[in-house]
Amino acid sequence: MSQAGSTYHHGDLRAACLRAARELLEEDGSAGLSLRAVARRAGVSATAPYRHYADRDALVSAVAAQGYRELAGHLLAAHPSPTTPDELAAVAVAYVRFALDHPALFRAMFAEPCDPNSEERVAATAAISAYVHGIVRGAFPDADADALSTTVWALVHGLAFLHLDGKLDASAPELVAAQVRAAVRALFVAPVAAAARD
Amino acid sequence: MSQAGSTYHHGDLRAACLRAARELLEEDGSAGLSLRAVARRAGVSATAPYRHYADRDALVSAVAAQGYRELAGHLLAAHPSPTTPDELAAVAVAYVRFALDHPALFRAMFAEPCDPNSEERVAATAAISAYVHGIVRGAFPDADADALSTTVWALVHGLAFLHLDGKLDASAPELVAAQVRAAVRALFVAPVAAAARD
DNA sequence: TGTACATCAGTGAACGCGCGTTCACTGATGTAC
DNA sequence: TGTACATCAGTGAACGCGCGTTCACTGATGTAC
Repeated sequence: MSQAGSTYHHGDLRAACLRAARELLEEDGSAGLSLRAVARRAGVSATAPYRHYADRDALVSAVAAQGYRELAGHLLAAHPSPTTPDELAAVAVAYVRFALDHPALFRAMFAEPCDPNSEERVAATAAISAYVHGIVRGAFPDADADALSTTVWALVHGLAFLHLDGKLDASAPELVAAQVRAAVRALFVAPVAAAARD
Repeated sequence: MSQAGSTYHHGDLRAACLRAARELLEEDGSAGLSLRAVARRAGVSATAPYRHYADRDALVSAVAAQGYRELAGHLLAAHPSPTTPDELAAVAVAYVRFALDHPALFRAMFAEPCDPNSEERVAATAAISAYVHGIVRGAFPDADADALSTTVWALVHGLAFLHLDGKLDASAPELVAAQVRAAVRALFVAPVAAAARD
């Protein structure tokens, strides 16, 4: 076997760095995410990570890409192919939940224009985007799926950030979930239409 | 008069620091916003800003607060008291426009939980929030204004960030505006309702 | 109006820090014969 | 099965950097008499 318990050859430093980066991100926010800190936490010299990542940006991109894949997993787990507004709301709740459970990671995923250098990151972003579009297209084949899915995504994304940034009360998970469900339903039922006609 | 053109006593270093911070933010992003850089740009020794700001955070908070006030001004300019969906959409477009015109400032305003230490910042945040709620309440007195305004805000905020982060095409202003208008209208007309009933 | 003095808003040297990155290196691994 | 050697994944010293912040200071301002 190639990965023994030896300390000199780490075995899988690439993965260990990723894990360390995730932990640092959740503990100290993005400010704490430095290559040196990652190396320290992985129990390795400051320069060892350079064997696996070209530079700091490469590490951050890898973390972000992993975040996208995890997010996609959570959405899928919430409902594999939602068709009703309620099912879609469940996926939306999972999205916001993910943001609140991993605030720094979520920020890292979306902060700063995704550098086009990282293929992995671009691919992961595109996957999420396609996934969201796919859901809406499947649920509402007659509607203008692209425009609609953008609207849904923006609504949910906005809810995620406003809760994350303390602009909306995120103290209780059930509170957040209710808020998200209400907002998504509003998009499909438009309870406002009546009032607007006054 | 107290503020002459003298170089030793700057005159209004507090405001000059704020201005310098804004410029640095727009040029280099939040990474470039350091107290030393601000001092340098204001043409003053590295420690002079400490006369006016307790520490770096205080400066950042002041910048964010100023951003909130400017944003409020832009929204008001777009329409002082929108009542129709179209008027509301115009305000939404102004919101997203502001984010795209001042990306780093907008990020600074919303990134990281607003520290409750800065009264100025808290007040500015509360003002925006109240303003949004007020608009919706005025426009739709019968609806559940709080819930609805949250939904509207989240939608617009999400659109702002997705454009900012390159997830949505922000290459042409008119494109963005159209997207925002469509999304806001969807919230009030619910073009999807029909499809959802299939 | 003129002077003494307190206050205020700057200066500049210095501190310690953690960072990203380079470099020449060395120990472990695995492969060819 | 045993050995020679290329490759690979680490080490650790060193670089230069900009940062936030402190400190004792000094020059300008404005006020009291």
